[in-house]
This record gives sequence, structure tokens and C-alpha cells, in this order.
Amino acid sequence: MADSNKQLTSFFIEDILSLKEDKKDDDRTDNRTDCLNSEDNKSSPEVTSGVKKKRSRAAFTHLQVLELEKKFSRQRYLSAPERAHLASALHLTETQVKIWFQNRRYKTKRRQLTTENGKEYFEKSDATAMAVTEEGFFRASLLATVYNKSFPYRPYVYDLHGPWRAWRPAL
DNA sequence: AAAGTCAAAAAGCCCT
DNA sequence: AGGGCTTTTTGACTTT
Repeated sequence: MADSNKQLTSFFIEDILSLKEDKKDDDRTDNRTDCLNSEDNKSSPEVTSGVKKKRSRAAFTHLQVLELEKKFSRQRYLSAPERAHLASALHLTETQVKIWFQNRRYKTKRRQLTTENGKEYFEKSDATAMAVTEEGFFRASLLATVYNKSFPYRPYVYDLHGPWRAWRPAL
């Protein structure tokens, strides 16, 4: 609950990339601010003034997601301090980061299960399967995101060689 | 522009 | 307090 009034908005991609973009991200960021700030004030989602508070779903910026993914590719779990650091670096609340990692972990797991159930698609070594399902997914999806038509920003100059490589079981 | 679809953020539940 | 897992609810994107 230390994350009550955090500023979530000033994280424009344009700011970081020094690029002016069209409508989309403006809307998005506006929404996010709204929701999170107002939501955090109430302890209960409803009543408080008779009117039901609508839950809101933050839409993280591409950069935020990218950074989260980057971190996740190396660590599936974050310690409290790590989380705090990442949260403030990305201008997100710790809760958001925590939940994001939870969701992300489970997403990965489900994806894995789905793949396995669907077929012994990867009959090879676990390592290979992991490499394909996980890392491959990251790179493919992220690159797709980055280079996608719906995301006409300049490509990030992320070190696609560094962080992406190491898939540590961790723990 | 409305309807439909889908991915994902967040809430809820139980467990440790 | 945080995790896994499920469910709900939303935002964004696609299709009509």
C-alpha cells in the first residue's frame, strides 16, 4: 500500500524515444493515469459514494512491457527490493509489477502445457523445447510487436544479444 | 460506428 | 506476504 499515489503517467514512449507519435499512446496513457490513481484511493471498489467504481485495466506502454519482459527473461521471480526498483524505474506500482510477474509466470506455464498437450511437439530435449517455446516466443512476439504496423516506432536498440540469451532456471 | 474478438491487468480464492 | 490458479473485466484491435 505504499504505492498509493504514484505518478504513472509521465512515461511517454515519445519522451523516452524522443519521437512524436499519433493519438494512440496519448489516449492510453491518459486512461492509465485516471484509473490507477482514482482506484488506489478507495479501499473497496464499490459504494463509498453510492456509485460503483469501475475497475480499470491499465495498458502498459510498449516500453514498460518490453522492460518487464526483459527482466522476466532473466528472472522469473523478483525479490521485494528488485521489484521496488523495477517498479520505480518503470513508473509502475510494486503491485502492478508483482501482478505482472504472476500473470506472466502463469501465462508461460499455460503456454507450455498447451503446447505439450497439443502434441509432443517437442520430442527433443527439454532444453530445446524451452528454448523454442520461451525464448523464441519472446523474441518473436516482441519483435513482432516492435516492428508491427500497429507500432510504427523505431525499433528499440535493445541488446537483443544480451539479456535474451540467458534463460536461467533461477532459484 | 457498432459488434465481435482477444489478450491481458487485476481481483478473488485458497495455499504455504 | 506472496505464490499458483481461476475468473472477471477491461482496452485495444479487427471485422462488419
